[in-house]
Formats: sequence, C-alpha cells, structure tokens
Amino acid sequence: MREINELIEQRIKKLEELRQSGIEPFGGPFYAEDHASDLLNKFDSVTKETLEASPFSCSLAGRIISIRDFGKAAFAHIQDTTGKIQVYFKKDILGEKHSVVKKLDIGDIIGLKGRLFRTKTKELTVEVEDFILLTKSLRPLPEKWHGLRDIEIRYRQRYVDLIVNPQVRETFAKRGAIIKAIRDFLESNGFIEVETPMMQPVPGGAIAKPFKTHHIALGIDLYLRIAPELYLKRLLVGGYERVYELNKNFRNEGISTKHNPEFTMLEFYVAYRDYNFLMSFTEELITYVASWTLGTLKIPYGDTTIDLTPPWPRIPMFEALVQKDVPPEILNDREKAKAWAEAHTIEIKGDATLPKILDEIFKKIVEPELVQPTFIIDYPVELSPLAKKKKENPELAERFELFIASQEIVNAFSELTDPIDQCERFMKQVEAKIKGDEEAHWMDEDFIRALEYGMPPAAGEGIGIDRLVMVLTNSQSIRDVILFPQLKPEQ
RNA sequence: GGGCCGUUAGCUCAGCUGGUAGAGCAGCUGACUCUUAAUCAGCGGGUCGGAGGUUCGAAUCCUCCACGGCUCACCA
Repeated sequence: MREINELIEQRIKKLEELRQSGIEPFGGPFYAEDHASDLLNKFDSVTKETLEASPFSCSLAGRIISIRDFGKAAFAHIQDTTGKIQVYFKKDILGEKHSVVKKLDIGDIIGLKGRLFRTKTKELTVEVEDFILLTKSLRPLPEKWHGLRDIEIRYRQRYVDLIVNPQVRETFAKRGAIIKAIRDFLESNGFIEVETPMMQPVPGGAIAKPFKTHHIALGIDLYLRIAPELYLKRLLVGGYERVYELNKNFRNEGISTKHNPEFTMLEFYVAYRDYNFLMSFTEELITYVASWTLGTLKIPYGDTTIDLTPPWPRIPMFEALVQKDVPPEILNDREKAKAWAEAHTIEIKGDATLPKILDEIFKKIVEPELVQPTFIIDYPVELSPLAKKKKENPELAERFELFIASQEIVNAFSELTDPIDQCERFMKQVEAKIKGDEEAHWMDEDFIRALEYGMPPAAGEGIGIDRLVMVLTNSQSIRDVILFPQLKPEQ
C-alpha cells in the first residue's frame, strides 16, 4: 500500500540527518502573530524606504511552496491559510543555522520570525531572522506550474488538491460562508436550529431508496434518513413555530455530477404560513446569501450569467408545459400523454399514472430550459403525498419547486395537517409499495398520531445546499463542492 | 447498468503504420547573497493501471478486469 520511491527515501534521509543534528522534524507548537495575506494587505502601500526607516517585525507559520536557492542566500514562498508571501534566508543573518535551509524541501512546514522589506522588484518579503522546522514533508508535492490536474487524485487526496489549488480552497471557504449566511438569515428571522434522528426506524419525508443498517443492542434494522421532514413537523406539533435543520441526508441511488449518496439539505418549517409566503421568503434568503457571500446578484455560471434579482417568475406546472408547446389536451388524458411522451422519446413505465407521465415530460422538456431562477408551482397532488391540496382544485397541491441553472434547488409546500387525509395518502403509498413501487412512501403511524394532536397550519421547505453552492461557486459537478465525494475504493 | 474517452517517472504531458521509453518541472551533486516558472554544469529516476492473447518482438494490436471522467438510464 505505502510505496517508497527514491524521492521519499531522500527526504527520510534528510529527516534523519536533521534529527542527528538535534533538530526535531515534527516540532511545535508555534504561535505566529501574522498571516501572509494580512501582511500583504496591511503593507500594500508602505514603501521600501519607509520599511527600512522603521522596520516591522513579524512571525509566520506555513508551508514552503517554492524555493530558489543561491548558496549563501535563498528565497522561498510560504503559504498559510490566507495565502502566500515571500521569505528571504540569508547566511549573514542566520549564521550557522543557514545550513538547515539546505535541508528544507518544498512541502515542509516552518515557523519563522523576521523583518519586512521590499525587494528590488518591490515584492513584500520577510527577511528571516530565525526559523524552526515544524513538520518535515516526506512526499513530493505536484508540480508548481501545472499543479494537480488528475481529477481522481484531486477527489481521493483532497488534501493535496487544497494545498496546490487555491481556487479549490476558495470554493470550500465560500461553501462555509454560504452556510453561515443561511444560519444568520434564519436566526434573524426567529428560527431555531434543531437536530433530529439520522437513523430512523421508518425512513420518510421523501421518495427515495434508503441505506439500511442494523443496531445490535436493540436488535432492529434502522435506516439512514432520506429527509428530516416528518420529525421537524412533529416539532411544530410540539409548539415550535419556526425550526430548521441543516445537515446530511442519505439516498441509496445513482451517483452523478448532480448526486452524491450523502448530501446536505436545509429543511425549515414556518407555522401559520403557506407556500406563497415561502416563495417570497426564499427570494429573500437566497438573495441575502448571494449578496453576503459574493457581493452581487449577477452570478456567472458556465457560459451564462444567472440574475438572482427578485421577483422570480411563478409558473404553474401545467402552464410551464404548455409554454413549451406541450399540447393542452394531453394534460388530462393519460393515453394521449403517454403517446405524446413516447413520440418525444421519453420513456414511460407501463403502469405510470397521468401525473407521473406529466412529471417525466416536465423533466425532459421544461427543466433544461429553467436557467434563470423560476418557481414552478401547483404540482399534482399525487406527486406530493405530504402537501396540502389547493382549495380551488383538489387535484393540485400547494407546492412549488425552485429551479436555477436547470437544477431543482428547492422543494416546498403548504403542509398537509389533516391526519385523516394524511393517513389515506399513506395508505395509497403503501398500496403502491405492495404493487412494487420501491420508492413509495412508508406508513408512519407515530407521525399520524402526532398530527391527531393537532399541527398548526404551516409551510415547509427543503433546499439542496450542495446544488445551491454549485450555482453560487460556478461549479459544474457536485463533487467540486463536496470535500470528500463518494468514490469506489482504490485497487 | 449501456455508450464514448482516459490510465506512461513524484507532478504535467509526448511517444506516428508494433522494433526494446522521452521532455519540462520536482529530485540529487556542484557553482551562485535581490530571486520569483531563478540561472549554469553534471547525474539519477519507469511493473507504460492489472491479467491473458496475437507476434520473432507489444506502451502501441485484441480480450477480460480495475479505477476515473463525460454521457444516457436511474434518481425529486
């Protein structure tokens, strides 16, 4: 497993030589007072002459990412969490210790103290007065110029990707900022963050295949959650009016540029509101997050620009179909719908119901066109087993999805609070399950019991955080926004 | 799961119709006290993803396998 090549051998040899001369190659701690980019920013307009007249002492810790050796002097760049800065080793100043510089490699982590100056070419540089080796690196880093390109190594050894590709560090820093902005926004709107079970005896709240596991002491099978929905609604029954959970869901399904088996979902619930409220709230939330993290609502994505300026169009699902030249007469005729779909090379399962056929057509015909943010509203009730029916049309649910960059980012609806109706819909799902629909919803009797105590009218929403981060960081693959995406094991 | 593409030195990549493996960077030795893809001189480094097959001879052609990418299918 652990291959030792010539390059690693050479570094181990250096490590041993350092030890013999009394230098610990894995030392620490080291309390640096400065960071690379902070110094570069702070002294941006300070001239060479000013620095010479009033010297500034600083200390840094970081990884050596390049070295240019001149025998009795050497330049290097040190990279820390903020960025990189040049440092200058000089025998006149370091004396005997300069011999240690010869033993330093690209990749080593050092701590240093020194004085700022500007080189002939005006680059702000630290003249090193003293330094300490903190970590000897044994494995050579990728090439300085081309960096690390191999996608497989980038995903498997993300630590290397992060060392050598600054854009990758930036993407994941943005991801962190996005999640912080979401929490800030929700907290300032009166939400409390809760944690509900990831291991559930009955996996509910979505339509998906779960991962199954087993608890030995309890002697029962458990499922990794596919959604937190039913637990969060129980909390509304319990009296919380605004709750959210931002954490992982797990779905045992295909992996693609838009799907990872574990992914991050925000779900939040608001008592006494409906889906119309949520659409406006979603506009506020996403524009807040984009402004706070990117400082703009006009976002480059691939070869287009996405404009998040609200309001976003709200188009009923059937209307969206008709707008894309789907003939209106198929909307309430299963046979015609099936024939039309198949004529347009959309595969339809033999026993698919009309709403499912229309959903397939929507995904193929409409979804790819939804590049700018668009709410699609009023889905067939059959596709929405947990959503409230529309008063004017009980065939439709008070539900919307938000699409950006041809991807479903949000799914939300006015919640069904009627325990009798909910129980009937579960029964229908169970029937479908018995008929072989692997993804039909399970019966959750405790959830029905909770509803029987009474849940306030409410609206709930799920936001796919990974996909939102993709849009906001111009990433074409979900693997580029997940630090350690799922891959098959090596070998 | 299907289709297409890829896998060669630590990294980035060449390698033609089959003839015995190359460059740049990194590394090692030496020179050099303002370089920044430092420079100059010299040197080392390979299970060509794996296993079979065809052939006098395979990185190259064929088959299977592994891993990855894209895509279709699947998938709120």
